[in-house]
Amino acid sequence: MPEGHTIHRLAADHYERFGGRPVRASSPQGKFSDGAALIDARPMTSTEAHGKHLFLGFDGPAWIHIHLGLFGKLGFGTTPAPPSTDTVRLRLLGESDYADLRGPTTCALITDAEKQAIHARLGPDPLRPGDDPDKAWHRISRSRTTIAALLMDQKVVAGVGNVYRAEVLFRHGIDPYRAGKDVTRAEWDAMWADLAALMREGVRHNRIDTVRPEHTPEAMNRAPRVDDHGGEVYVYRRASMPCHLCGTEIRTAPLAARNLFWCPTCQKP
DNA sequence: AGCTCATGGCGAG
DNA sequence: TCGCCCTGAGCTG
Repeated sequence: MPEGHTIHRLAADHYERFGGRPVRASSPQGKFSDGAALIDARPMTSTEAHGKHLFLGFDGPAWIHIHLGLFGKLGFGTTPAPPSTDTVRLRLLGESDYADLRGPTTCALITDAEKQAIHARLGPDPLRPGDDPDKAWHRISRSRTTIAALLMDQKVVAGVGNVYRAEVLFRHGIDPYRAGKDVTRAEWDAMWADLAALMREGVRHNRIDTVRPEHTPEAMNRAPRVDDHGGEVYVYRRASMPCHLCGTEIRTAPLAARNLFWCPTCQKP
């Protein structure tokens, strides 16, 4: 269950395990048999992430385009690989490592032109060096849509998901229902810089931690978070629990089919 | 065994 | 805005 940091990490992990060498490809589940057959035994030449999209590049040239969606998972292991189960969409096998892909929204073989078209419809990604926050600002600053919805729109910003959107809005004291056009330039610049820093830490540790050092469980003498997403956060999935800063109960409400979390005191309209 | 929920996104209406 | 697609864990009986 990934946000952009997971995908950038996966791009690096794939290159580390398979890069520059021939890879065996198969689709035990069968839904990607044709694509796997075309890639099989070719060298992996590069890997790349843009937002939540993963691209594995092969000699040919050709790309495997992967989007994990809400349920997709990639798992690595060392050879010998165990017999694959019937939910494995794609298995990559190298000399010493294998990778199993399950449950993705997308796993398809695409051309370089098709890859370019995907980049073109995605917004700037805080984790891609050189990506331009002004492109996002152009959309945000003229939109009546809430900032919470805009942050989830991959055409506006690529890679932010439900956890980072809730947490970055909290860290900047911004009410999630504020219209994009009412966000100031300074606020957006600060949020972009913060997202880049938080997501880089996310890549490094392979989990989402957003709590500042002075607010950690150790610093504040409270119990550490125990939750299946793993990280220390201010508001995500903390509905009805006290805000770490002011004690107000964290609120939750559906927004664009996802659960939004915020502190009504720290995030004033 | 069946339900609900989860860090997403698409197309129909 | 809704329904649908993908999987698995953690409940409930």
